[in-house]
Amino acid sequence: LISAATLAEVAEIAGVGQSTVSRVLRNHGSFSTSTRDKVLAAVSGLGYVPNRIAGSLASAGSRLVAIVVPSLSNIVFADLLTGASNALEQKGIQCVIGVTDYDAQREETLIASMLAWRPAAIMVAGLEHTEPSLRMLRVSGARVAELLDIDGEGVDLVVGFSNRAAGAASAQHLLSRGYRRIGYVGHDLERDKRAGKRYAAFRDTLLEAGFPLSDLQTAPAGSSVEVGRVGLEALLARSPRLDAVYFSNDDMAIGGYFHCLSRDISIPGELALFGYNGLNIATVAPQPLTTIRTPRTLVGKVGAELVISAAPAQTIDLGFELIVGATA
Amino acid sequence: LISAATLAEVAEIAGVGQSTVSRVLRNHGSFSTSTRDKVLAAVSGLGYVPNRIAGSLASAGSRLVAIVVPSLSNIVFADLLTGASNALEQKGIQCVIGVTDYDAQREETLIASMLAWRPAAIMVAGLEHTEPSLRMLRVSGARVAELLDIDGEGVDLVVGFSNRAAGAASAQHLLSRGYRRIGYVGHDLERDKRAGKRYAAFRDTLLEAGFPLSDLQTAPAGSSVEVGRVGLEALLARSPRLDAVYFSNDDMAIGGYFHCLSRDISIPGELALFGYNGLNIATVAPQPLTTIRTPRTLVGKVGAELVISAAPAQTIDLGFELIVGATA
DNA sequence: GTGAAAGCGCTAACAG
DNA sequence: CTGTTAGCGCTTTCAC
Repeated sequence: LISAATLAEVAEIAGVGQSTVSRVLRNHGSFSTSTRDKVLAAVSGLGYVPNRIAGSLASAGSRLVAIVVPSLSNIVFADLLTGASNALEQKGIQCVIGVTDYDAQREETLIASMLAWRPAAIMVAGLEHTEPSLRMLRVSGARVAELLDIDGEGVDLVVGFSNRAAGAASAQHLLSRGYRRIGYVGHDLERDKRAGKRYAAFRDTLLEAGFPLSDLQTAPAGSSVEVGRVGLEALLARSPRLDAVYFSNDDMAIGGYFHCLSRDISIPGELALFGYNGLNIATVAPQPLTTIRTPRTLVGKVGAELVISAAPAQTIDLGFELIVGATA
Repeated sequence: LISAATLAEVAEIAGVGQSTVSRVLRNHGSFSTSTRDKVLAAVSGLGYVPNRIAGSLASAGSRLVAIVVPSLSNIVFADLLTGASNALEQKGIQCVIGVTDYDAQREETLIASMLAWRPAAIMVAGLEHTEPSLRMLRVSGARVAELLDIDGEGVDLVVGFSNRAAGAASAQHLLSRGYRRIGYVGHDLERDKRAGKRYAAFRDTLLEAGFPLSDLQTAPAGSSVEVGRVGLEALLARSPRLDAVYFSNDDMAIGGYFHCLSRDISIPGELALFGYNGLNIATVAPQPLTTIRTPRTLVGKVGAELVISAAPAQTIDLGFELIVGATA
C-alpha cells in the first residue's frame, strides 16, 4: 500500500489532538459539535480511512471473526456463510474465511493461521477436529462456535441440529411408508463426518426395525449430482429389487432422480428417493423430492450473533423439518 | 482474547533477543543452528502463535486479501472463491470476504471497511462500481483485480471473459440451428450487470440477423431454479409459439427444463433451451443442457495469483466454451 | 550472528 | 471537553 492518511495528519489539519479525532471517529467519549465538524471536514478532505490494524493492536480487540468451512461448492456452507456474514456485517465485523476441503489437517493449519489474526471469535463446521485443533480453540481466548451438528461435545458454543436424528427420521419415514428393501447412495463419509452420522443412524434405525439396509454404494468423492447419478446406477445394477434409496444429500438425490428419469424408472412406484438438505432445486423438481430441510442460514446467523455476544457456553438445537415431497 | 504468549516471552525463555526470535520465525536473516533450536523449543513450549496484527503494523504489509462478491448462493461466486482461496492459502495469505447482495451501495460500504484492514490486494466482481468505490480502489494503494467480466474499463487487473461475446455466441448458436421465434427468461438484470450484458448482446445479435427477440420475461429477483421455472411458464403462457428460449443462467434454465418435464413439452423438438455457466447439474441432466461453460474457478485462481504479484495492470481473457448438449 | 532501540498508527488512561 | 503520554507486539535498521 502507498501513503494513506493517518490519524496524526487528520488531527493536525483539524487543529485538535489525536485522541479527539479518535473519539469523534468512534463516537465514543465526549466532544463539542464544532470540534466534531472540524474533524469530519479534515477526514473527508484527506479521504482518511482509519487503520484497523493499528486500532486492533492498540485496543486488543479485533473486530474480525474467522470462519472455517469444509467447502464452498456445497450450498450448505455457502448458506451458512451468508447467514453469518450478514449478521456480522451488521455489527461492522469483518469475516476471514478458510476452506479445508474436508481435510482435518488442513483445518488444523487454517485454524492456526486464522488465530494469528487474533480474531474475536472463530466459527467452524462440526464437532470433529484434531487434538491440536481443539487445544488451539480452547486456549486461543477467542470465542468458539461449532456449527451444523450437535451430536457430541463442543468447546464453547454449539449451534446446529442433530444429524443422527435426521438420519433416524429419514429411516422411520421410509419404514412408515412401507418400504422394506432400502438402499443407500453416498459420497465420502470418512471426510464428511455429518453425512456419516446421518448414515449410521439411518442404518441402525432400519436394523432395529428388523429391516436392515439392503445395499449401499458410496464413492470416495465429494457429493455432486453426478456422483449421485452414477452411484444409483451402480447400486441398482447390483440390487435391482430395491424399493427405496436414501441419499447422503439432495445433490446426490437429484442425481439419482435424473438417473430414474433417463431410465424411465417410475417414482415412487418402482423406486422411492429420499434426500437431505431441502435445497430449492429439490423442491421445484417436477416431482418434489422428499427430504429434510435444515436451517443452514439461520445456523450461520444465530452462530454469529452468539459468538460475538457474552452468552454462556451452550448448545442450541435449531432442528430440522421433514418435507414430504412426491418421491417417497 | 486472553493472554497469548508474546515474542518478548519467547525471547526471554530462549535467552536471546527479540529480533533474533523474529528472524528465526520468519526464516529471514542469519542465525546459528543452536539459537534456532533454542527459539523453536521456546516457541513450542509456550504454544506461541505470532500476532499478525502487530506484524502487519510493523512491516506495513498485511498478508490479507479482500474479496467482495455479490452473493454466495450463486455457485459462480463460490467457485470463484474456491479458486482464489486455494491460491492464496498456498501463499500463506488470508482472505477477508464480503457479500454485497448485488447492491452497489453495499459494495461501496464493504470496500471501505475492507480497506481499513490495509489488505495487500482487493478482488471484486465485475467492472461496474459506484464513483466513490472506484476512487477508493484507485487510491487505496492495494492491488485491485476485477473479475468475471472484461467488457469495459478496469482499474488495474481484469480477469474474466466477455459476457457480451457469450450472449452473442448463444444467439448465433440458436440461429444456426434454425430457431427463429426466440424468447428470453431472466432474473434481475438491473442488479446483475453481467447477466444484463449477456442479454443485451443476445438481443442485439438476433436483431441484426433479422430475427428479433420474440418475447422476454424477467423477474425482479435473484436467479434460481424456481424463478426460471415460473418465468418460462409465464413466457409460454403469453407466447406459446416460441421455438427456443435463452435463460440468464443454468439455474434458471434447469427451472425451465423442469417446467417442460412436468408439462411434457418435448425438448428440443417443441422447445429448445439454452443456459449459461456450465454447471455440473446441467451437464448431468437426462438431457444435458446446451450452455456456455465459464472458467470460474480458474478466474479466481489467476486473479489471486496476479493480484499478489508484481504483474503490470492488464486484462486477461480466459474465454468460455459453448457446450452443445441435447436441449438446443 | 546477535541485540538495542526506534517506530508502525492507533487507543486508553490520565490529567487538565 | 480536550491534549499528553504510554504502550499494543512486532519488524527493522544499525551497531557491535
